[in-house]
Amino acid sequence: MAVTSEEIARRCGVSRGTVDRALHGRDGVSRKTRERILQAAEELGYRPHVLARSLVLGRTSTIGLVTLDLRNSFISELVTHSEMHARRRGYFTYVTNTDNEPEVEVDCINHLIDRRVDGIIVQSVHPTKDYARWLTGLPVPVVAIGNRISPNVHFVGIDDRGAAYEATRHLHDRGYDRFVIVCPPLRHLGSENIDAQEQRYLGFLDFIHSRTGDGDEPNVIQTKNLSQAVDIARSNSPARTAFFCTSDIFALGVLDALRDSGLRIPEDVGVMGFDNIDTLRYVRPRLATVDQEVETISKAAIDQLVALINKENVAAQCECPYQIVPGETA
Amino acid sequence: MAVTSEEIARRCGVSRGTVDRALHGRDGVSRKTRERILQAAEELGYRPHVLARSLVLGRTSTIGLVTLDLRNSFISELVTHSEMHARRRGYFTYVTNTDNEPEVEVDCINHLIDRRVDGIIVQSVHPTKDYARWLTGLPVPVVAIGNRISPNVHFVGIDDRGAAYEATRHLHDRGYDRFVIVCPPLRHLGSENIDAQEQRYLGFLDFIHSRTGDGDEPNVIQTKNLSQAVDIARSNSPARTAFFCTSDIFALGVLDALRDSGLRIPEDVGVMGFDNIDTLRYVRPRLATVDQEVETISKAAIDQLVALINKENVAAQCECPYQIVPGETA
DNA sequence: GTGAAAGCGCTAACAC
DNA sequence: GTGTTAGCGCTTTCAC
Repeated sequence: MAVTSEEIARRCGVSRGTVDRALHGRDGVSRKTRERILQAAEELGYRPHVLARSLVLGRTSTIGLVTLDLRNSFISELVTHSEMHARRRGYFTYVTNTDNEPEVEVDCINHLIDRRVDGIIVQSVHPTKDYARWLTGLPVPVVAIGNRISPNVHFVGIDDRGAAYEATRHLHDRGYDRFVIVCPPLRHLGSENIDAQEQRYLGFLDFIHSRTGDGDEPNVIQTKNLSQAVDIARSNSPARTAFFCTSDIFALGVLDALRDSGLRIPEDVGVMGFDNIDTLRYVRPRLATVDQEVETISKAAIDQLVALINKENVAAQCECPYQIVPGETA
Repeated sequence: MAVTSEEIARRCGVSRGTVDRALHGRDGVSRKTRERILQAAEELGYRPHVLARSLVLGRTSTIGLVTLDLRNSFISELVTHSEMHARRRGYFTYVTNTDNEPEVEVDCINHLIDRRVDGIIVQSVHPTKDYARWLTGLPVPVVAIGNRISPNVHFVGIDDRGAAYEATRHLHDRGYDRFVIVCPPLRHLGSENIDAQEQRYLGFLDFIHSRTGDGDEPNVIQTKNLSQAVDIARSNSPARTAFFCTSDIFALGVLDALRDSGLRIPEDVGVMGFDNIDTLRYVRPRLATVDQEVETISKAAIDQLVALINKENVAAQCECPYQIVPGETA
């Protein structure tokens, strides 16, 4: 079995209390015994029993990370940076994966609470209002990233709406004269919290309306029907159509659909993504996109959560910078 | 504070022992009191204190996963499937990330041990012999994936050498007559355990030697110098050169280097990757590669680890199937 | 300076 | 059937 503080105490002929003081550098122990104890601990390869300590301290120095899908490279980058930064702040992270399932999300959070994490960062897909109440009722602080959950739940991310507005304007500046948005089914249609997606939709609309006046029906392609892109672009020819996609993944799908259409990119058709995922490095033509500073977001989320854990006051919402990244597709 | 079993006991006018029995469906409780207890637990929203339970049971029903780099999509798929399967087997997973740093790897494993995981799956980059001894000396079972560590450490993966042999043969069958391997610095040069990479190198060599006799110096491009690919291919023209890359990532780099070279793929130059990462879905021309059945590997690793945790006998090495995937590049 | 003792919340062995 | 008790390994308070 593993070495306990008890054993060190026995070996040094002192009590466990003294061992504890020595190990934690608290005073109330003579220089000599302290050194004897530290040496014994070293020799025996003592490692404190974290579970036992947590049981008495009521904290674990761990943070739970609830993600939608690690296979999305934007998310895995987020996780990687979060973990690195958490380590720096003295926290160990537990990463979990919900696979975009609201029930699994609740499951993961419960698991993390059961493991007594000190705080949770969640990328939520959970749609209901009650959910926000449940979250704020948890015994540990929660920070949402990506999707806003409610004004009461702390959030770190970007101004998705503003970014989408600027992205669409970028397309306009590039001389496209018809705009189509490619996005998943939105909240009123679906069962998931896809607030970020929705904000991007609204930002797109903002720009469209700023040009043509209110009330225009926007051109929308659902992500299930990417092949429509070709017909839509053709029907507009010789004018130029631009597709604003609310995620790089969708944009890659659109590029794929256009590939054998005979339509030229960016001459006939423009395409813009969102997120600037790592995969784009390997895709040609280079996709225009919106970069979220994943490192900044990760760091901000961890810092905010740690502050909450320490019961410091922090702003409820934290918006990080983003950047329009022109490419060969727009 | 959270509800304890003590509180349920008080509320039901019984002892904690009885509550425990009822909660765990063990007998020694009358039907009536059991129901009363379960109901109270339900009403109070009782959740057992996992840490306290683990402290006494000596197990946590958790598995630690030590990965090299979540941003590699092969790895994130591995993690995703492992987590799903572990959940099915009743285990919670802790995912950690070493960023390819041997010291961080040790750090992660120590953290997991401290958290009292019941077993560890590790994708190792640690090179030294002592390391295997350290691993096998840990208080919990360890299963290596991807890189073999030593014959004493359980392993799940594929026959990298055989797969590389077949991949090279595939290139040969496609009519290429000069073969170049693209790989990272190998063990004798480097400080990391990249056994899988090395096996692939050997498999490549096996094929080369089987054709031309022993002792030929193989053509090697280090992953730092991918741009050499163009010169090498040109110098061989009009004969046809094929690049066998020990990872899809490298292959994508080669494609990139070749892109503006004027060399035609696959007519003048062939390229083959390894791993069949998800990213390939979005890359054109479609990369020929070797598919590792990531789901099979994940499942096998979890099953093997769980078996070890339960002290069942299992084979030390488990080789999963792989498949040559022809593409537009070879 | 150091030791003794209580307690974190749970489980398990043994009484009754 | 049910209660009591000891103990997992640690921290902390209070004596001495």
